[in-house]
Amino acid sequence: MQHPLSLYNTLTRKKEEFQPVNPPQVGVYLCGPTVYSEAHLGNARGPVVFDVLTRYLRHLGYSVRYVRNITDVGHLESDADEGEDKMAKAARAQRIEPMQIAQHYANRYRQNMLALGCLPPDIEPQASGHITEQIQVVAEIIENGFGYEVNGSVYFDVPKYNEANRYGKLSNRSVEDQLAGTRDNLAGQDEKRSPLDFAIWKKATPEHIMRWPSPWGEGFPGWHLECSAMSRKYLGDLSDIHGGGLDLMFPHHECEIAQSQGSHSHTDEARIWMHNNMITVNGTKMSKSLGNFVLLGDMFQGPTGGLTQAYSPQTVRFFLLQSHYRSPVDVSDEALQAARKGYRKLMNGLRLLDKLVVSEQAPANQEDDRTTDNEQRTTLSGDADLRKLTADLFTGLNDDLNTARCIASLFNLLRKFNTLATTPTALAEVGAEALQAAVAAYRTVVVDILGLQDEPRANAEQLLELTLSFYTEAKTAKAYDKVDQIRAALKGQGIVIKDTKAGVEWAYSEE
RNA sequence: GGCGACGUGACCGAGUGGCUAGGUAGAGGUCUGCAAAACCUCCUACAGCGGUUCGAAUCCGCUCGUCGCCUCCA
Repeated sequence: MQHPLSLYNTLTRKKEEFQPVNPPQVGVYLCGPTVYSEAHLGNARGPVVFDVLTRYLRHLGYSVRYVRNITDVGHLESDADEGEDKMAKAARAQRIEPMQIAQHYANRYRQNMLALGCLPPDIEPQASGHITEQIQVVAEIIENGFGYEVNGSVYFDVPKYNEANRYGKLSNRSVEDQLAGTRDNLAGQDEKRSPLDFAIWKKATPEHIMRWPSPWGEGFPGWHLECSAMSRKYLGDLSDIHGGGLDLMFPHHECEIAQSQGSHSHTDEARIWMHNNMITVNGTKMSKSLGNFVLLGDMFQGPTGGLTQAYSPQTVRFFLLQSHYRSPVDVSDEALQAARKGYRKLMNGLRLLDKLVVSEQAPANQEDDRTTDNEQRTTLSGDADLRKLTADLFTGLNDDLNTARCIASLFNLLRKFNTLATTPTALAEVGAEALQAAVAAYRTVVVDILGLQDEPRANAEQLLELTLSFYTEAKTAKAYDKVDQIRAALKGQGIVIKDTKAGVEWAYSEE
C-alpha cells in the first residue's frame, strides 16, 4: 500500500517522501543524553517525537531498528577546559566513580522516558562501550588525510576536508564565513591548524579520570565521534533517519557528517536528518547552562521551576505532541492545564469506544435482499462523514509527522463518536463497517502511534473505603441482599470483608 | 558580526493564495433531582505599513518585536 509519508530533511531543507535505503528495514538513530545530570523537559522532546516516529513507521509495516545512545564518556565542558569533564566534575563533587554518575543518571533517564510512554530503543549503546569503534573511525580519518595528530590529540582537518566536501552543508554555513567570524580568544587552540578544526581524539591530562589507551596515547574520544561510530556499527554506513535537537545541528551533527564522509563510510551517515525545535520558558530556551530548566522528575511530582503544580507524564507527552516538532513550544501552567484537559478528553473517548463497537443495528432491514442492504449501508449519509474523519487522522501524520493536526482530527472524530453514542438516530445513519473502522483507527492512533495511555487517577483504597461504608450501611439496615452482593463483588476483586468487633475491615483474600 | 527561525483570537497551538484546524478559558442553550460528561450556538484572529493578485493571514519589500545557532546543551 502506498503511504505518502513525507519528512522534513534538514540536509535538503524540504519535505521528502520517505523511502528507506533498504526496505522494509529502517534504521533510526536519535542522539541521546550525556548522563551527568537529571533530564529536563527539553530533553524529553526528541525522545517523544522519535518514539512516535518509530511507532508510526512500524504501523506502516516497516521493520525498524531504533538506536538511542547514552553518552557516558566525559566530554570537556568547553574547548577552554583542560582536563576537567562534566562527569569527572560531578563525580568529584559527589566523591564517587564517574561511571556511578553515568549509571545513576542513565537509570533515571530510562525511568523518565518510560514514564513518558517512550518505548525502549532497540539498541541503547553507550559511548564508553564503543571506544574501539571510535578509535577505528579516527584511524580511518587519518588514513584518508582528514585527521592529524598533535601531542597525543587528533584533530579533524576542516579546511582540507572542505576542499572536496562542503563542511557546513547541514547547518548552511560556509567555511569562509565561519573563519571570518571566529573568535580569537579561545584557549587551547594552539594545537589546531585551523580554528574550525575539531578534536576527534583528545589526550588525557593527568587529572582526567575517564581515559582509554589508543594508538595516540591515553585519551578519550572527541565529542562528536560516538554517534558516528555507533550509528555505523548498528545501522550501517548510511542509516535512514538521524535526529536530535535543533541545537545539535551545529556543530554536533555537522561534525558527524564530516567524520562519516571523512572515514571509510564516505556517506552523510544518514539520509534524512531531523531536528526538533526547542522548548522555551517565558520565551527563553530551557537549558542546563541557563539554569531555567524544569526537571522531568520534579514536574511529575509537584510544583517546580515556575509551575504551580505537578503534571503527569502523559499530560506532558500530550502537551509535547499537541505542537509540531519543528515549532518552538513555550511551557506555562496555563498551557499545561489546557493540555491536561484535552488529554483526559481523549482518554474518555478511548473508554467510549467499547460502547460504540458494532452494534447490531438496523434490524428493520433484515428482510431486505442482502445485496441491497450492503449497498445501502455503504452509501448511508453518516458513512462518508465518518470515513473522511477517519482518513483525516493520518493526513497530519503523513505530513512531516504533524501530531498537532493528528490530534485535532482525533477531536473531530471524537465529537462524532460522542454524538453517535448519545443519538440513536445518528447511529442508525452509520454502517457497522465504517463505524468499526473508525473506532479501530481512533484506538490505533491514540494508543499505538501517539503512545498515549490512560493514567489511573482513582485511588483504589479510597474507593474500597467508600464501598465498605455502603456495606456497613446495608448491614445496619439488615439489607442482607445488598450485603451479600457487596461481599461477592469484592471477593471477585480478591478482597474479603472482615466484620470485627472493632468495625469493618478488609484484607486480601488468601485463596 | 555571520547564519536561521518566528510574531495567529483571552491562553496554547495547526494551517499557509479563495473552502475561515483543534484544545483550553468565557457566554448562552439542550439534557439533568443537583451535578458532571456530552452535544448545539456564540465570541472569528492572523505584529505594522506598503506592494503583487480578481482575491493574502498565506507571496514580495520595508519597519517594529521576540528567539535560536555560531561555546557544552535536546
